[in-house]
Amino acid sequence: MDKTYNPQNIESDIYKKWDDQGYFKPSGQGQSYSIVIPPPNVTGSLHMGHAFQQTIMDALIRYKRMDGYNTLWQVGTDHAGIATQMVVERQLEAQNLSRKDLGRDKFIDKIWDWKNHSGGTITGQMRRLGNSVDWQRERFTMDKGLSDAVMEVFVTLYEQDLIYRGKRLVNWDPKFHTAISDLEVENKDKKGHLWHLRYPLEEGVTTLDGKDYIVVATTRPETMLGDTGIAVNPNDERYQHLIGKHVVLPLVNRRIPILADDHADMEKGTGCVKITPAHDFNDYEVGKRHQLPMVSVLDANAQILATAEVYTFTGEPSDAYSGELPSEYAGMDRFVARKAIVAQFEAMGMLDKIADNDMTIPYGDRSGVVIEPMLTDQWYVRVAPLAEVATKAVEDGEIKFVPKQYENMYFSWMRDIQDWCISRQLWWGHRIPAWYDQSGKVYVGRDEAEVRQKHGLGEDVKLSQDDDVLDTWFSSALWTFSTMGWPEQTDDLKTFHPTDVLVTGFDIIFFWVARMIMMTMHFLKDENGKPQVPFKTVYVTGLIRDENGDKMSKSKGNVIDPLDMIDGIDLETLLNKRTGNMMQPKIAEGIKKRTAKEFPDGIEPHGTDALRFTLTALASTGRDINWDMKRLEGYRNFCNKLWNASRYVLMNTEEQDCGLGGGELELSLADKWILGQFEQTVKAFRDAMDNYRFDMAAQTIYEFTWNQFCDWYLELTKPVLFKGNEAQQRGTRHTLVNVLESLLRLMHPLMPFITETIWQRVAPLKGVKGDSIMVQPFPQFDQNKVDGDAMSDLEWVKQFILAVRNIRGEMDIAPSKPLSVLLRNVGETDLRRLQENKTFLSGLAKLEQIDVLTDDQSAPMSATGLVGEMEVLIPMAGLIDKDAELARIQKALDKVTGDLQRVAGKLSNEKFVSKAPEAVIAKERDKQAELESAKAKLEKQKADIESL
RNA sequence: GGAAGUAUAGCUCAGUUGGGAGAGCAUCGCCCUUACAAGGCGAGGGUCACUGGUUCGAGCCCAGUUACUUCCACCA
Repeated sequence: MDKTYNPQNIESDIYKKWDDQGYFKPSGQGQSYSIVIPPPNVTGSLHMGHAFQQTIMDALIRYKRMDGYNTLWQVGTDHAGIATQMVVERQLEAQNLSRKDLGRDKFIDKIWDWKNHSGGTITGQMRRLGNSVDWQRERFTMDKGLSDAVMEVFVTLYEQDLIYRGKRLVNWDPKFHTAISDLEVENKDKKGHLWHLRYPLEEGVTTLDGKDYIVVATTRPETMLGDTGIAVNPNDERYQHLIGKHVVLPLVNRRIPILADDHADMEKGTGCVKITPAHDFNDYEVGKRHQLPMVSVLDANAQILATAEVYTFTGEPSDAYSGELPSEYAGMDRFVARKAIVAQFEAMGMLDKIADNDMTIPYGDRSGVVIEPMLTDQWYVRVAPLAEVATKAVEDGEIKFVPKQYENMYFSWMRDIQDWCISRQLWWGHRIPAWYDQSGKVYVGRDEAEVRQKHGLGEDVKLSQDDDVLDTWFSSALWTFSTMGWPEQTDDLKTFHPTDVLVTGFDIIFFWVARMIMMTMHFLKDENGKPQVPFKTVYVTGLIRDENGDKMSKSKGNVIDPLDMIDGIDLETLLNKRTGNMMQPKIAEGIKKRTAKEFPDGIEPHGTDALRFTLTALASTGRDINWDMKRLEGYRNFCNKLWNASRYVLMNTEEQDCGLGGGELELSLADKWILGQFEQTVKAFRDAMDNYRFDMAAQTIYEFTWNQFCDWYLELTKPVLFKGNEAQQRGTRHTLVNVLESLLRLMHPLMPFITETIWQRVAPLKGVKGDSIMVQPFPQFDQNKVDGDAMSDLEWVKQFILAVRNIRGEMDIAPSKPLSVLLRNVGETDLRRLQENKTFLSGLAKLEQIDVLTDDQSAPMSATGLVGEMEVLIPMAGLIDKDAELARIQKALDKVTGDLQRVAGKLSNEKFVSKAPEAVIAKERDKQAELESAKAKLEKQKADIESL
């Protein structure tokens, strides 16, 4: 083995071997355990968040697989409608082409090309992370099977009247020319203005103060072209007499009513609100209440129409108004029109005033442009009935969220859930299975033939399919069961559904988790006809942020590619990667600066195992993670530590008698101790994993490996291996191999590559046959292997050694300098432990002589340490400075005195003694006795030295 | 406006029925001791955000305050 851990050398071939051997497939044996991966965007690449979640999933799956479960980790990718279409459109743009130039079919072909070309990126990354997913079951949301499932669900919901089509006000994205759901809208706080506009009253009507106009306040003057009413509060005395009267809408000369509605707030603006049902969600509701016509004045680009479209309040075309608009605004962008219209009002002397206004503006989360409420025909899922069942499942504990507080978030959203707009005016996605005849009548079916047959439509009836596609999340909502072959009743569904745990980020609880629960429970039933949940537990991870706690994003240039953590990257390549496609050179410059400052020498390779271990160790519940390179380095060092510890074990065991041949085995105290320690580690690790406390699982392993196994046990084996007799050596070699082999199995779920590599060499020494660690049994806790006496005896040995080391350290005595020690106040147990462990003591504390003082023997002037009641004396002559030792004693004395004061204070408090539990009081008494004894000894030592 | 989360060592964070304030990194001292300098040994460092309450006892429970973060809603 190399002297230094070198991850590149070991990771490359291992994954392929595992996959080739079929170890990732379900074993077909044992209780089933399944996880579906949240499907990443097929054309995307993995970021740290993916690596984080997938590491957790893989750790769980490997743990359960080794523990005898029939495990399935279902893998696949998502077609990610908008995101993917956007990328390909941008490529076309570079060639001065638009998707319309290509036409629908050709454009979709192009996307498939791109998918086939770039689709391997993400799966390649997943392989590098060591994910033990079953690649043979890999699915894509637009596969035939999954598309059939989508179709089936759509048609069924339509037949159940849970899907409907209607002209509603939707969030329109003027850049992508599509409707988006409420969830895809991102609200941002902006400074804006409130324009006060004068609307003339109809003839013969005046305000209370005699004006022939009223003033409305609006943040969106350009939509006034679509006003169909003015609302005032029914209790507003200023305007009572105007209710039922009309104003004449400036610029378009439309006569529109003044009406009473609670929506109008007397405190806000002027108390008069213009109502534009076709371009504002509140106004839409007001319009419906008062049956106002809706006048749509914007086109798909959010530019002013030449002629407005007029609808009744139910969305039917209407001739209530002419639709005629001032020609000068036609084709004008909404924001340009805003200025123009304000200017026009001003010119007419009808602009009352402009006030500053803090407001929240809706943006498309993908496009980044301001969303426009628009009247369009869209498809909706009526979610209320589905939500009811889905809410109950969480209330009843059928589905548990970890951490639990996310259940509140889920409930609050589900409680007033809005119908889900599922149609998108995109080309990339599942086309809506609806056809229209020439009169516009809609028919829904699995395909055109079915529609014709079902509705008796002959060949003479021309049908055209709906142009729209479904929201990406519609197909992802079916993921747990569509990937397992539904609507067929497959064995996989029987075996692996419901899945056990879903590992995902809180940001998609509404987008995905909630909708999965709704859809799955509606379509899947268990053998008793009871709705089946998609998963029993939702483990919600935090977000991985950059070192400053900022969200990682391409535009900020702080994204970290997990592969760069694994393989390393030089600065120049990293800079190019982060700024490669930047449009704005200014931003790129800033990113370059920050990146160069953060990684002046690029990034060193750390290996997959170090990355995985870091992510695991950081996975404490309900908290975002600020990425810290230092942590990664630390855990890379941990890998190196394990590597070198293993080298030590192999050096001392390979080609030597480890007891396989059956010779006599004598276990040392250290052997017994480490075996017991290991058992306790197994218990702690399993508990942590079973409770999704991955941070604690990692911590447990780290602590055992470094602080127990390496720092103590390996050192304790040296005296035996170098000086022990044959049976002792055999016993220790046996234990070394035994513990290391078991430890590797324990660590494997977190660090698959390094453990496999080392295991291949260690397993034969233990007589274990098997091709791979990943299909070996997972360690089980066995209380019988914990030897209580050995644990306390070795604790004494450690205390002894620490006492000597402390004096060495504080007195700057070189570790290489052999020392003689005297022991005073040696009890019976001390004496036994001393006799049994002299080699350990002299070996680890580097002692050349240990003598026990009898009561009548006096000691030379010494530095002293305490091991319980026993005193360890190191004669000072020629070694130790008097003042230094006095200072050291004083420090110890101060600490003991302080502790003692606290304990004594407690015990002298009558209330404590009378009210605290017996056990607590006893513990304090013991502590007091110990401290008093220690204090007395320290004081005597101090006096002795002072008297010198 | 409603709700949730967070606040502990210089930094990043653990601390699960209330009874010893901890880890890693960083810092300081000594050491190339035959697994490991990506190391070993030793040491220093905290008014647990603030105020009050419950309790014999509070980092932990309760009430309030402040700061930061997030989600939802509203915004003429």
